[in-house]
Amino acid sequence: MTSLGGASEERGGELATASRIRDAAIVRFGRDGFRAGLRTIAADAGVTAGLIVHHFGSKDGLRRACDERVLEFMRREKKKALTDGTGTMLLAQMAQVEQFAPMVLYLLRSMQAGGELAAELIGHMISDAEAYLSAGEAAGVVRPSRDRAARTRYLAYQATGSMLLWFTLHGGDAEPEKFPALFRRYMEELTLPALELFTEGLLADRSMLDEYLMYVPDPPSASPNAADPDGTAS
Amino acid sequence: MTSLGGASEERGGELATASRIRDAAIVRFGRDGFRAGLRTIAADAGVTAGLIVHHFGSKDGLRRACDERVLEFMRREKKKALTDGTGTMLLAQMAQVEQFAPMVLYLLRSMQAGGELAAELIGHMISDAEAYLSAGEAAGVVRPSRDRAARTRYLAYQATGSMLLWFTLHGGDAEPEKFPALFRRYMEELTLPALELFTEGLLADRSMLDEYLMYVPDPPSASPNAADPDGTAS
DNA sequence: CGGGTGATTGAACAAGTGTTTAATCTGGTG
DNA sequence: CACCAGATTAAACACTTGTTCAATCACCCG
Repeated sequence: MTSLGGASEERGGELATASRIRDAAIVRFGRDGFRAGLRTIAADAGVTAGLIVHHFGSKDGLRRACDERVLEFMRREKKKALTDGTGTMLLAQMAQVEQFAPMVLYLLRSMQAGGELAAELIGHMISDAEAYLSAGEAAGVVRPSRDRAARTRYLAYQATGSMLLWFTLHGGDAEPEKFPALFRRYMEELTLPALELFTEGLLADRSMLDEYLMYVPDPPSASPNAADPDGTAS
Repeated sequence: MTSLGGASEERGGELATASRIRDAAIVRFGRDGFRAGLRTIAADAGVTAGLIVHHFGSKDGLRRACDERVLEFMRREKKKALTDGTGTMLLAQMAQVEQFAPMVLYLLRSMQAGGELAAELIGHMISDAEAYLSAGEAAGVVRPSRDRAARTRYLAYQATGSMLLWFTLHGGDAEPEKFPALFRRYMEELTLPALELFTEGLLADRSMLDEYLMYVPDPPSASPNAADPDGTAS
């Protein structure tokens, strides 16, 4: 089994049991979703169900540990590849490395299920896009928007959501070996239409936009709000 | 409880039991997801769990019946509003009608879970977009693409996926009363950035697109394939 | 009215779930 | 060595799940 461990968690060449359980859980949750049973995970890790709750308190505790691990991993990996690309690109790169594929799969399952990790992740995506778009705007390669925050959220939701849906439909089996290839294919299918849309747009004239701007003339209204993942209160 | 029944399924003013069960299941599945138990649905419909399997054979049979019902409903409703708008717009309209909101919620749950209905639905979305884009192209309001099929799929996945993700994060509670308002807010947040992107694009110059076209010079390659929901074999 | 057919129920079943508990094993410390 | 704390296990527990079964109920046809 691939070791998802970073450092300071192994002892004498073999991982500490708790970490081994957690990593097995990430793999199994990624493959089967969160309805996977404790006994299955225990068998994967070569232990008993009781031991899992001994170490993590409950199944939810185990899930929290997985969340934290994946999140920490995301942060670490983001620093390494901060220079290039949006969040989707980052995920795509990571999914190529076979060792990291389980993490990405786990992330997809989390967004499929909703919850805190998902909210935090979309928050990351949005702030990544924010930085990326701002830099591009300053450099003159990205056109300014009438409502920058809204556009940022829009783009982040589009990119993340379409990826999630695509994998929900095409990767339902979710064998982790095929996963890197799937991800590559998704990116290949995506690139041309995305680039086309981003450079040339879709509509031939401005009438629709102008009509809307006439009808609703308050784009960048209120809104600095930090409670929600994307700054939009309910 | 609101009656989701069309016609020819009621008898003497009250719905036939099987239909009542099915409709209750649609509401409950939409609210709680497919992990909802048979007994809960039975209680909602005022019957016993055993009766459900007596009528539908199994829980999966019940789900199939719900799928079929929602699909038939979609087809019927699509004919009525064929003139205007893409698939997302259609869903938005339907979600406004309180009577139809449970159906839309059920659809979202289906796409969240994957499976046949989800595949068929994204197929609808794609063929809708195909018709809509072709008409627009012929009328000169939509720019042509280097790979029309790919762009169609791309746009359908973007629209559907971002909607799905948005509701997964913001509508996790999923109280069906608040649902129409949620949907309206989603559309409001979406409209300006979408129109902007569609008419003006995102990038200021063509360099990225041209570089890509230089690097990969075979856009509309093979591909008529009907096995997959979106014409892309695995 | 008699009888049969389908609707409907309540209870039981078997399998699965997360969790608890008591016992055992193991390793380090006094 | 004695001893204790933590790791680990196997079994049991309480609960939910989908499904089955036998019995009852209601109604229509002859």
